[in-house]
Amino acid sequence: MKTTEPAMIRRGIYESLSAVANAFASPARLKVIQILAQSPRSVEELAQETGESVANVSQHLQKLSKARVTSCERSGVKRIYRVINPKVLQIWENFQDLSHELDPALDLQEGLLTNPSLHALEPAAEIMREVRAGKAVLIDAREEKESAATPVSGALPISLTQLRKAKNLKELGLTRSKPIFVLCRGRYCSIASNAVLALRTWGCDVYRLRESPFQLNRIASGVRARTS
Amino acid sequence: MKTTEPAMIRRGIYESLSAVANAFASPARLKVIQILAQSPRSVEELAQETGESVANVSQHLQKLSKARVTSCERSGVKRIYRVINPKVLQIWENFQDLSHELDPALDLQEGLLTNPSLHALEPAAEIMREVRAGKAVLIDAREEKESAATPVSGALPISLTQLRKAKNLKELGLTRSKPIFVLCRGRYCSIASNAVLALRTWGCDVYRLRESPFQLNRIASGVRARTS
DNA sequence: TGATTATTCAAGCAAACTATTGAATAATTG
DNA sequence: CAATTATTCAATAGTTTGCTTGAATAATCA
Repeated sequence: MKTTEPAMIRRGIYESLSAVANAFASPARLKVIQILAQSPRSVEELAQETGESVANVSQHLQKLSKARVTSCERSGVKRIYRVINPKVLQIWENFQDLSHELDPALDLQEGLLTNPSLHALEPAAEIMREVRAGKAVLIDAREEKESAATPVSGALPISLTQLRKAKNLKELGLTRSKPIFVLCRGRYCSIASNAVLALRTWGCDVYRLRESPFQLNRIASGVRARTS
Repeated sequence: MKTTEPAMIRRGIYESLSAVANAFASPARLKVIQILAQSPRSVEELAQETGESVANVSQHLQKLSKARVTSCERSGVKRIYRVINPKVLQIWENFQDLSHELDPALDLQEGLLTNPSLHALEPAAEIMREVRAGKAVLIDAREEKESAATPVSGALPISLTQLRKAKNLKELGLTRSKPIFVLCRGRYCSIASNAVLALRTWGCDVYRLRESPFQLNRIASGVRARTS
């Protein structure tokens, strides 16, 4: 059994491949990936947001980093983890898609979180086109750290916190004259839904998008390419 | 802690998502998926081709089927497993791509199996266009069962076995007048490389493709769409 | 019906994974 | 330098996997 035998080489290949898949095969790690897809974080921040212990998150991060799914850089006492490779985000989206197709229960669970009646009916590409043409307004309701780290082209960064603090629309630089769309982290995030509810109390014509910032940018660049 | 609490719902979602990822997180299961991507098989055939025991393969298949990645149908005493959902194949390809980007060692291992000097230099889309225009010939060198189950548009099904049995080119309906390209299961398969070597002994101008049948069909349909 | 074939089931064991705990490390601050 | 902060490390317990073995099942055929 030499290492140069085809069967042996193939064994090694399939082991490497499954090692990468393994990085995605834990709820805790997926939560971490989803958060890092928005903006880099320290271990402690990730622990807080995922609800896992610091040591546990640290261990998962080491697994992710070993698979090169995340990278890490020092910043004083802290270590900032991030997802560098866009293909990782792509796979993460693909996975969500596939999972929803394979397991119908996921759609129901998603519905419980985000209130589908608030979803925009037009396809995201159409909305991005309208936004680009100035016929609609797109709001990024994530916290500033995230909207700054992974901005969506054409979106105004107005966090849910800001929306709730504001006394009126004018204060936020918004008007009732155009339809408004709101984005957040993606399909399992309820920030945009809450933002829609907040804006509707002011009589806005407003809906949420389910697409993630990553997806929206891809869609937007497609729109741009087609238009140019 | 009610099930209706957002945190609880989210927990359930991430568990379902990781369960799907888990289906891909084992070398044995990936081998099975790769084979089923070519054509349906019985448990015994899969065991033989993967080099795993029948009971072991059966157990992996049950895991895959539980995740709805594979489906199963009776045929006499046998049970025929298959991959029905094209998204599964898409993810499998994406995974290979990502893994190669994350782990450079994979490229080297792939090279050991397939002899990169035999690879076609033009992009597959260009080759598919030439084939479609009748300026080049594309051969599917997989065994008949596979080329019949997942045919590649425009490809002639001439298995490596047939190629090796033949006494001359004419017998196979081939000529030296056009460049020849050979496809097989994909990047970790050496059938096409062996076919290239066989055809070169007859003086053919022949190269292999690394893309899988699934990828090639996607590329071909893109080519067709653009041309029409 | 009984024998054959293909597959699953059930039990068992070693290895790997997850999350916990408390100690160790390493950069920063007073 | 000592204290603080952020993270990792090491040891551990409880689960879950992966694979093996041998028996059980279920469809087919003589």
